Amino acid sequence: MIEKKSPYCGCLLYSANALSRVITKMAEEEFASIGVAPSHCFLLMTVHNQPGIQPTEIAEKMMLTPSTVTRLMAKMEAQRYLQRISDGKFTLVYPTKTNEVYPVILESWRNLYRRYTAVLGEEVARQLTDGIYSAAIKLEAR
Amino acid sequence: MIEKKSPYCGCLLYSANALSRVITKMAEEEFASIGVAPSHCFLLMTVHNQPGIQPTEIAEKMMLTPSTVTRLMAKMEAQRYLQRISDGKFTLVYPTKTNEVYPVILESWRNLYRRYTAVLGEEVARQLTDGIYSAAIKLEAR
DNA sequence: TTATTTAATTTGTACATACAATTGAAAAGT
DNA sequence: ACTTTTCAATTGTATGTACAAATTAAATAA
Repeated sequence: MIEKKSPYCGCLLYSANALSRVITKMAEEEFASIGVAPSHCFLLMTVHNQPGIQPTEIAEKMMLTPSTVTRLMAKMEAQRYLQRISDGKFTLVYPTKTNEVYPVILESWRNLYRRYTAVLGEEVARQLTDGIYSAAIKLEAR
Repeated sequence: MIEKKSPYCGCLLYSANALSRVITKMAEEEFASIGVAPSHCFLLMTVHNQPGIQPTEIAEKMMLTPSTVTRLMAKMEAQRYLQRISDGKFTLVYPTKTNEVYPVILESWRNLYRRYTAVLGEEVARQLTDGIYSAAIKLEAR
């Protein structure tokens, strides 16, 4: 069977972007029941696991810029999922009603994992994820 | 040496998005000299290699939605890099001044490749790219 | 102690991307 | 021949993300 391949499939930029879009779409479907987008769920998990965490640290953990974290937080605060408390030049972030949603987020997250491992195979998925992550870390350090 | 790992690094969604952002940033730096963003460069290459191609096929090759392709084309048409010609319900896309930029695009693209293979190692990069691409294809087919 | 520098956070703005709805044209059914 | 269905492309709108600039507060230097 001949696979029709993209002319760009040898390019890491192209492939990484393609995978990112596909997996993000799957995640959106999975997290849709909660009514919270995947990135916001990562934020909620982060804050839930470390109440009082500061935006800079959230940004590091999520590998996003602080400004992006500010936008994500603003949205979740508007929906009463968390609260920001000013402390001098710092901001402390606390979860509010995450006890309700947290289990649902975990469940959706597990479902997502099951879905892609069902397609890719658990071991393959694990190794791929690992390879992707370590590449991201290495390339980020430039 | 202890690696500080993200709590989410076992998640394909998280890792794929992180890599996508990092490699996209590198690409933007590399393509900055041309003044054309990476996605637009893929578009120009696609049209250059297949003059008269239609948006739907471009979308397939680039793994993007047709609406996104319309936006990308509009921008490049405004900058006189290509031209759209209506043909019934179809649209035919032709390159205009790509002869000038095409070699520069190829050069930037090669530079990008060199940069990330220098960090990751050529063989590792190749296998990673391959794994990512085939995962994207499999997951897209759902 | 006051002035300067550094650092955390937020805001203004812009961009790539997608979905849903729309337009317009070809194809198929009657 | 006319109607209905399908399909390509585009437009309106929304979202996640980032950069540069602005703000505010802490830390350091004078």
